[in-house]
Amino acid sequence: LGSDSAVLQPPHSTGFTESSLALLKREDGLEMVDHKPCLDGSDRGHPGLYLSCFDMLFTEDAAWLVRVSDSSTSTDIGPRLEPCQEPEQCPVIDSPGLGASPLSPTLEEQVEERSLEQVQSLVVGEVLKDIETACKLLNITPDPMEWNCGNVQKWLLWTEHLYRLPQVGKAFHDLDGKDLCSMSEEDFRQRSPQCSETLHAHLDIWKSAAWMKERCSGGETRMRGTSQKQHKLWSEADSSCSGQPIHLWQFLRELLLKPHSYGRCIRWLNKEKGIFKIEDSAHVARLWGLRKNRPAMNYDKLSRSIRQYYKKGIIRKPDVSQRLVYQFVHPV
DNA sequence: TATTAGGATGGCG
DNA sequence: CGCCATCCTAATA
Repeated sequence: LGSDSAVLQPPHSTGFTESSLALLKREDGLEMVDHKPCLDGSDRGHPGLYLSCFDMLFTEDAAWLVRVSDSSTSTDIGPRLEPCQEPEQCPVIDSPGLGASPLSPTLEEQVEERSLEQVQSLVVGEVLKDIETACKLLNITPDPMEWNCGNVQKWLLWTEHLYRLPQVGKAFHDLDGKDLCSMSEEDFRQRSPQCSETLHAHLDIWKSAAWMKERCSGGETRMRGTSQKQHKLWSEADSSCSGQPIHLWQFLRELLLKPHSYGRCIRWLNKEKGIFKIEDSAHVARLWGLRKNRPAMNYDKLSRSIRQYYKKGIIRKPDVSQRLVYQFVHPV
């Protein structure tokens, strides 16, 4: 990935606050750190790393991110000859039975997985800080669901200022936080054609932040006394929060939350209804085995565990049953 | 041939 | 005991 400038200059907005951008601009340094643990001597670039970092912040609705990634890595969007640049996304080595080769990428995957999480937690920490700053400044809570109409207006004003958007507050004057959160991007578009994308994406960041914060503080009180460390909060909120072993359904949610990294092997068919499709069963199983330290994991066994969820009411088959398609009973 | 459904069993925290 | 991981049979696409 030679032309990183495209990543730093989204088409129509800066996309992030100064501090977030500053972090982005340090990407050379991060690259070095990132490759340090890579012992196999392969020095190839790492397309998608920085974009992947934001998968947990942006949903697939954040079109500009996707667009940037497509244009900057235009060589590998062809579905046919996708070069094996990111082993975790390479489906070629998925011979389930007697493959002799899949051993080498496994270690690499773990290393990349880990360094990716490190970068993620860094970025996420910055974003969290920005949100906290904004909350203090505006005297609002971080959770958009708790906002009243006045809070919504303040947030809009702040966001307009941040992204240098035209003032569109009037179009949202009758909405409180709950209303705002329930709006799709299309709803946003109806009220503000020019700013819908940015507003919706930015609100998504806040929603994600509130969601993760709630999950962490609600689940475990151990960390409460030392509430000073945010990166801990975020980097572990989605996976190993509260030290409990991760559940399969949580793991699947994690993958679905990072479409840029895992969209090729698992993706939402209908996010609102919680319907998702496993596009590459062997790949997902391999990732699950990686996480649980079960090298012999395969889709046969993974799917058996998913089926255990039927009785528990966590995951079910959608009304129109399709192969490799499941549905969360309780969508977020 | 891959996927699906679900029974049986055993390991582990 | 809950949550898989593993193995297995039978049915289905």
